[in-house]
Amino acid sequence: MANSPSSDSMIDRIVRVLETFTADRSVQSASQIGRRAALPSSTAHRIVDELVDAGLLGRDEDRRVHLGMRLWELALRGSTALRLRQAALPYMERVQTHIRQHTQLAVLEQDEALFLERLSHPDAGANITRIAGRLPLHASSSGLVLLAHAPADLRERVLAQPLRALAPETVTDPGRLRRLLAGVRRDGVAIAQGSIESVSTGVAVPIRDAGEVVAALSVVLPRQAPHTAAIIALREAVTGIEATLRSPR
Amino acid sequence: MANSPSSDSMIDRIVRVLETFTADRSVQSASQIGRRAALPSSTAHRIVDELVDAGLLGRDEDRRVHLGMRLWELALRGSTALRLRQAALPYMERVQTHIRQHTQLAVLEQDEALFLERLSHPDAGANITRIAGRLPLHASSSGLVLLAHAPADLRERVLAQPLRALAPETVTDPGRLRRLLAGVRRDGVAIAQGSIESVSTGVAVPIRDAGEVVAALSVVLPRQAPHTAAIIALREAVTGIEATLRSPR
DNA sequence: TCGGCGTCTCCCGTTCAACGGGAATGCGGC
DNA sequence: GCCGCATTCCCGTTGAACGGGAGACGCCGA
Repeated sequence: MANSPSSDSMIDRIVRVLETFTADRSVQSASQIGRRAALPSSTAHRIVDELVDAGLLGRDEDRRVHLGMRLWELALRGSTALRLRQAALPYMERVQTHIRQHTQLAVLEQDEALFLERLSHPDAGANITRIAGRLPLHASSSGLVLLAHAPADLRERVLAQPLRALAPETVTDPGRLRRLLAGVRRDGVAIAQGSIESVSTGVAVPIRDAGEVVAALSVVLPRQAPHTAAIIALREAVTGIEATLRSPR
Repeated sequence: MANSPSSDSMIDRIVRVLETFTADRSVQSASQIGRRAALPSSTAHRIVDELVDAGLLGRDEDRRVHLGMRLWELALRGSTALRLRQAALPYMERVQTHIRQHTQLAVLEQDEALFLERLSHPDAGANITRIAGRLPLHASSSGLVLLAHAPADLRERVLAQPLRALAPETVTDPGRLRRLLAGVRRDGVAIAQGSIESVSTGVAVPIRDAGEVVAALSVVLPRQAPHTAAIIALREAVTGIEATLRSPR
């Protein structure tokens, strides 16, 4: 789990420190951070102190450390992620009222699908996806949409790597995937049955900005549920989102 | 506008670079960043390059620079801001359906109100608040709630500073504010008429986690609209949010 | 065609702040 | 008391950050 300190600029170290924070490890001691980020103890304490002084990290009364609001603020204001999310949110809510399941917004980031937003209906079941979480491109409907419209070199690079199966039915054969992706481009929709969990199906469509596919909008349905209503709701939402992206605000 | 390079660690410089990105300046050249962050040109280019390599910044085809998805990801996963927002979002949506205006979630950050979330009904008018935006504590209903329940030393520090008036009716007299804040603590609600814009009124209530006030939930109404429905809707939402925060997930 | 402007890259000698090993202190818990 | 862990302090070393400056490149208007 410990990162090998392959390179070592100040910035790499800061990133390694930030990477030690996850949903289940949101509060840690400076020493823990140091161990997980592969930093010598005294160095880790110094860097953590500096980050706390800058407001990027916060400190509890018991000296334990957590991500700071200021980091959140700096990362969001002026980010394209926020712009996209703001455009999408109202339409995602509308999807949510029709399809009472999970609705998600994902973008391509470092050869994976990064989830920007998730709305979950109270009645819907569990769902792996988390905001700021990732999934492999080949194993989620959102990922398939993003991969299908990605530059060819990226697509080939991903397909050349060994593809992990998240569930028994995950498609990991490059040839079959290539045919799947062609279908996604043709139909404008990706349907992934049991790719992540056997019991559920993902349905995803692309969102375009100035012609380019910039994100994927998806819903997760129970395995046996029909797809047509979902596809219609997603297409309608995309129309609205794309109109919002085009207009100044 | 240019920041004085008061201190100058690597981290300060990075923060200064990130600070140059705002909603209206989301894409800039490396030279622009350097000027705005008060960095020598060659230094600015080097730092920007490093940040791009680390994925914290992204680069367009035309070499202009924007905030990276990876920064967004690192800032959010494991952040308490996300946890709070996730707990609040469904209840904010419910408020939104009753009070068809703006609904906002804010926290205290560095003696200002930092807005974590905003939902806006299509029919509602313009609104200053932006996600990842700030407002002074004394001049918004959310700010008054946060200030009223803040530690006494912070409250006194804020009241001792010269208080800016955002609108003609903004209350800037420390004595009057102190009395206002006592009323907020007593009533459990803050009402700010024309503090930001003459035409609107803010109504805000506190959100508690383990007894501590951690955030404020607010709506912005047209000046003449009645407050009672808003207060009821906000109180109901807070109940739900606090229950969510208490339960594991 | 030319000149000017802004951006970016490259080079290189200087320097000083980051670095981290190690020892010491403090703090529970068994 | 004793151990394990987190944190703090000290200090001599060193190499990487620093930034001034020169020059290349591209764009635009004259």
